[in-house]
Amino acid sequence: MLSERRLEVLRAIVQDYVGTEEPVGSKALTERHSLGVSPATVRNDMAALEDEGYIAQPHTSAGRIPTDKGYRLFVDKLAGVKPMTAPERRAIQNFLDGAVDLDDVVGRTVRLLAQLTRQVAVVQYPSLTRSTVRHVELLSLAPARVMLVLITDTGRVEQRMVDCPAPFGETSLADLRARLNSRVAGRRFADVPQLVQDLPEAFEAEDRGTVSTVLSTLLETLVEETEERLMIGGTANLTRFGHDFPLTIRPVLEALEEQVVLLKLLGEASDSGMTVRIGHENAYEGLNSTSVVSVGYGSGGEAVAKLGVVGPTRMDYPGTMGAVRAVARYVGQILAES
Amino acid sequence: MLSERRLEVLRAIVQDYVGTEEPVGSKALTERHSLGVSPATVRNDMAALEDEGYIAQPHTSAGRIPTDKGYRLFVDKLAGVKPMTAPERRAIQNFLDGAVDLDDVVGRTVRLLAQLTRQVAVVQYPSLTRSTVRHVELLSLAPARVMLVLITDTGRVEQRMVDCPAPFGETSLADLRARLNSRVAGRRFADVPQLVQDLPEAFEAEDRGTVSTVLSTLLETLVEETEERLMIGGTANLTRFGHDFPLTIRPVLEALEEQVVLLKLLGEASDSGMTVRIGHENAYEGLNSTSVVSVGYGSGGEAVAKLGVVGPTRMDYPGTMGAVRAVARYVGQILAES
DNA sequence: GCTGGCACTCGTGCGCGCTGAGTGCCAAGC
DNA sequence: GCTTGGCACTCAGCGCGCACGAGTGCCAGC
Repeated sequence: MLSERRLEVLRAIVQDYVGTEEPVGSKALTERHSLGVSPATVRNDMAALEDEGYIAQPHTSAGRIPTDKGYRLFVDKLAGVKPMTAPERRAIQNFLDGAVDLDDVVGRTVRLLAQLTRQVAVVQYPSLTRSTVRHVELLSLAPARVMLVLITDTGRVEQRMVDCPAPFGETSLADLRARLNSRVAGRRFADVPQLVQDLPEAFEAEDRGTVSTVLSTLLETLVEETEERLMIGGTANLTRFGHDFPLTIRPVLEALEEQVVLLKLLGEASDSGMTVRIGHENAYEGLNSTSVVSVGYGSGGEAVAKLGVVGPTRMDYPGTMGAVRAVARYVGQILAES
Repeated sequence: MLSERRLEVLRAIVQDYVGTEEPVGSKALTERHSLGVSPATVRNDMAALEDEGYIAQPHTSAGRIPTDKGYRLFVDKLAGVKPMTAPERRAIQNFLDGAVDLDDVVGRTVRLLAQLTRQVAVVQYPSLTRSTVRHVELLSLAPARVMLVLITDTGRVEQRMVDCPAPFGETSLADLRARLNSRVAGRRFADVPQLVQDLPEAFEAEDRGTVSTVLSTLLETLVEETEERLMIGGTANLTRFGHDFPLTIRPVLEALEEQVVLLKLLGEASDSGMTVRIGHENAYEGLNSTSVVSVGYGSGGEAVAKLGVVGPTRMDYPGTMGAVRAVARYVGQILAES
């Protein structure tokens, strides 16, 4: 186990390195933090920390920088979450309050998060899986063509075209619309398949084919759209990275374009609390020199989707975590209201 | 007026510079192109081209690089549009054919364009302004709450909540729905305001307030959504720029995040033909070292939106223009079919 | 166990000279 | 009059050597 002072040294190293972006040496450390010991002592502690793998030297005779393991310890034991100040909280609320629809909420959230953390922000659209159906609408566009519109309680709207095997009259359509809504309105997505299972039986033989087609399109929509969308922003902040950056920034931009990668990334994070993935803890190789801070958010108490930021491992963890948590909280509120 | 050969020299300079990314000198030019004259002659021509402002030297005793004006001349007079090969055309069609809805079409288009040109792709969603109404749907969510869903011929769906001044019965709602659709279905957006103007008069006094509210929300949607959305992709290609790049890439990423800037950019371009904006011709400062190649696309013969790519001024104009044109053509087809 | 001292390492910055691609100009040739 | 070969000149880039200094590990003494 590391002594109290060594932990303190680690904390000081992380803080200084995050601030200066330069390897930090023993002398500089004692000057900037009142550790109460001499540089020589700090050197010994540093040697110990290095043996344990918490810090490393880029080359002999340079200062130390934290390793992923070092950041891990820092985040777990040494750093709290820095709460937002009152004016910051007000600003967040003001900024989010003007949103008119779901797209707007997500868009504003991304911009806000990117601005607050000065990093790349990722916001997942509220998931359909955990949502409930508000309404299903069927529109006849042509005798054998129906448009299916699904409206969720999170304000999301999905539409699909259905080509019917046989012409489908307006009355049958109205009938189906009414029956469908009475069964699924207010219900969770997961429950829908069961609830509509026997619906074709209530119809005339000639209409059953069409009803089945419509229903299977509906179920498809539910499944397909579980494959969720997300929005990213603040990519310009990547330029603040190192000065080495073609190599650093490239794979990150590539990862950000692959929604699949990002969704997987968010998916792996814990559903409830805040998750911090540091450097190599990220499964995707391109993100091995970045950290991802994410948290679930949702209307009501329950998380329906996640949001977070992607930044260099050398980031201000307490501040970033504070911002992420605060934004998630307010977005949840906004969604609950609408 | 420049002599034939000088134009040829300019063309050679542009081609070589685009290929090598290095200033091109007189000797190298004569070696790589059979101009039929000696380096000394080329030097004289280069001096003339420089006097006219078509090329410049980064520093004394270096080769020449084209200026914005040089690229302009190249694009206008010297370069054609390089048509796609048959396999490329097939690949484009295959790639776009699998799309299931509008989002998917736009998403695929962006990825395709980014891949083909190896640059940043920008695709505007088909505009509502020039579209026609396919259907308007009204759903009663609560006694005094109506959801308005607007479906366009381009497959776009917009929804708005309407808080009614008074409770609104199902029969009135059905009535309004029917009247509304019979008037506006198939009509152009621009014509809608006139067409619904006198609609409240057809209703009982108690419902008129609500009808007016619904109608004004509809009109708002038409106007608001003229403010269009777009999708971008291929930002990772920015890393292929120069080696100087923090300075180059930063403002470009910032510009790409500002949808307003991009929309303005596309908006300035010609509605019909292909537009190429080179370097400083772009009004937005951050894009002064990039060129934008854009073109309108649409279902039917008519352009309803634009798409294009953003890349370094030093780009392969004929190839890029060919790819942009081909993609626009196929997207138009896809939209027309759906 | 902490501290000051000391020798050592090594990345960084600076100055220097060389090299070579490229230029402008000029006088001669077609 | 345009084209050409020749020639002197320029200058970015590269490699080299050197001094500087921040930082380290180790050790003897408190």
